[in-house]
Amino acid sequence: MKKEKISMDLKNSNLKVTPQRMAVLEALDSLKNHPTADKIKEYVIKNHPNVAVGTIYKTLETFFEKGLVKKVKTEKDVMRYDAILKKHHHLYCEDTEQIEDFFDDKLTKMLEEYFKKREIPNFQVKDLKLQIIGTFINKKSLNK
Amino acid sequence: MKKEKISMDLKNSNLKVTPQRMAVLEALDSLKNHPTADKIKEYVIKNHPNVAVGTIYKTLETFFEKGLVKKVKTEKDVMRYDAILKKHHHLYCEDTEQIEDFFDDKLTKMLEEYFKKREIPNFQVKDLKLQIIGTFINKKSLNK
DNA sequence: CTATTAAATAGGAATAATTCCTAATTAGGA
DNA sequence: TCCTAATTAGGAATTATTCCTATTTAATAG
Ligand SMILES: [Mn+2]
Ligand SMILES: [Mn+2]
Ligand SMILES: [Zn+2]
Ligand SMILES: [Zn+2]
Repeated sequence: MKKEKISMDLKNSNLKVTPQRMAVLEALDSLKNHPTADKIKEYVIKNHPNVAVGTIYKTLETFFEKGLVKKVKTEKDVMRYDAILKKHHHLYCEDTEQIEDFFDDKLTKMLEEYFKKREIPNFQVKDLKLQIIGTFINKKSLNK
Repeated sequence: MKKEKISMDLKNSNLKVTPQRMAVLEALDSLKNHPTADKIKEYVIKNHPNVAVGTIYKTLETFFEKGLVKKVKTEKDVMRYDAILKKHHHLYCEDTEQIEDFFDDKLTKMLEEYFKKREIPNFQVKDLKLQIIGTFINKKSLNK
């Protein structure tokens, strides 16, 4: 069962296991597409109607510090979170808010190799993420 | 003189040439490091003390629509702008807010080639930007 | 030049996202 | 079971941004 794993994640990060934190982790686990705090709040409140909004924000920030979630860089005034810790890149839709995961080990490796050789003066590279910007072509909307 | 070029930029975009717009373009031109709207406001107000804040935001959004500025993706709740239209990537400092430009045509070309071959189902790639995440090593702070 | 008018702006209120504050609760160890 | 530091609820406050509308203005035509 999943709850065991979740509470392990918390213990491993030296965080007390609380219902609020479990609820946020559950939300992160089931919400796809890089949810906002607001989406996470909605999900959490379905099962735990009296979790405070501030708690959700604080929890997300705590998780971020511990590396249990990542923040997804966007050009919008609203934060989005990513529970997928495996290295990956992102497809950004120019027309909608949609952000999709893009896994490509070959690409990741290519980039890493490139920066192994190519030193950047005064900068130590720790991570490389590609923003793949464009538009989704959902077959249906192709009939203009 | 520079003003000529700036007002040309505006005319070419079918935008009326106003002092406010000139001022924002001047600010963008001289502020480095991907300024926030707030930094731009400060700069503008030095020379034109009664430009309204809303005007600056609206102007920036207009410029964005016309492609005169770009928005820089960050994981902060504050927008940052980029007046450099030439294709480039960004160095993000993990510890500070610093974002530096990274020009590397070889890298850019490598990425473009890669995605020329590698089709992504249901997605049309229009732009590729690399987030190079790490820390700046300013020689001075190396003496711990 | 002057008149016309659609577009742009000032100034301030409103909204949205996030953070802060503090008294009450609670998880986890002794 | 008790203790205590950590966490939370609830709401106020803050920050960044957007919206509103009366007034001003840039551009164009006469
Ligand atoms: Mn905000
Ligand atoms: Mn905001
Ligand atoms: Zn992702
Ligand atoms: Zn840049």
